[in-house]
Amino acid sequence: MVAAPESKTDVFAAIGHPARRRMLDLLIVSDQSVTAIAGHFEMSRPAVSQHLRVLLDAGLVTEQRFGRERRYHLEPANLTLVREWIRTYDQFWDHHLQKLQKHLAKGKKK
Amino acid sequence: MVAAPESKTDVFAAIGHPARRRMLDLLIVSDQSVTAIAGHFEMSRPAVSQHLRVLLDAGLVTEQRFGRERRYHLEPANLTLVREWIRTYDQFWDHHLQKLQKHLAKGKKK
DNA sequence: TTGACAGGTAAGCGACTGCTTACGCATAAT
DNA sequence: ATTATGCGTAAGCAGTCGCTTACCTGTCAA
Repeated sequence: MVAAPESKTDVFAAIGHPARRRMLDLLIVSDQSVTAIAGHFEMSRPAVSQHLRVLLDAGLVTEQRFGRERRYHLEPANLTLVREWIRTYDQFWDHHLQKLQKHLAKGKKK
Repeated sequence: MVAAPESKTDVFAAIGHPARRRMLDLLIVSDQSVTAIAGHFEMSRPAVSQHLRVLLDAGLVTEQRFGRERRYHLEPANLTLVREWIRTYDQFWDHHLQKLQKHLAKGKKK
């Protein structure tokens, strides 16, 4: 598998903070500079920087320098880990529904 | 806003801890008592209890009493929040792939 | 050059996490 | 009625998180 070497931080932990999720959401629309991102939040710009660092360490974003700006870019590939983990539960859910259905089909018993 | 009333804790934060994810994974197989779950971990049983509490507050598990036991049961419905959040990124990913494909198609002479 | 702007990093601090041990309270077994 | 078992809760504590302010470097503009 693709054991991403850039994942110094747990992806699950990275998306555990609502502010970081919102940052990712912002980056869906377009790449954005730090100050642009910070414009959407109440917290200070350094705080935003620190959150972006976490996302960077988790491999969820990349940064690219443009002059004195740094554009942050969404890198959703590493979300695959989460996707796959969730998928396990889809199967459980389906299985559960199947059992329920069988149970209902059978049952007039009480 | 739309949040289920049993969600006192952020589901994303709840699955942010690896131990809690492993607990959910265990519960896929079957409902289990606290001591049974604790058997799979190095930490103390109260620590496990506390993790289970977080999962309970997030609505990811339910508990059912059997005599002096408490069986914890997986409740994957609340994972839907995560699933849906992730799905947004699937679309972004698809879009990204489409662009990549076009790009590759152009350079296909070789 | 001087200044303004973009943004990372350090230091400090209160709040929260995650763990432990000690305890309490049911329920089951004897 | 004791004793043992299952498990939650309280208290305490070290470590981490999330935020702030202060500072620093690097780039653009005049």
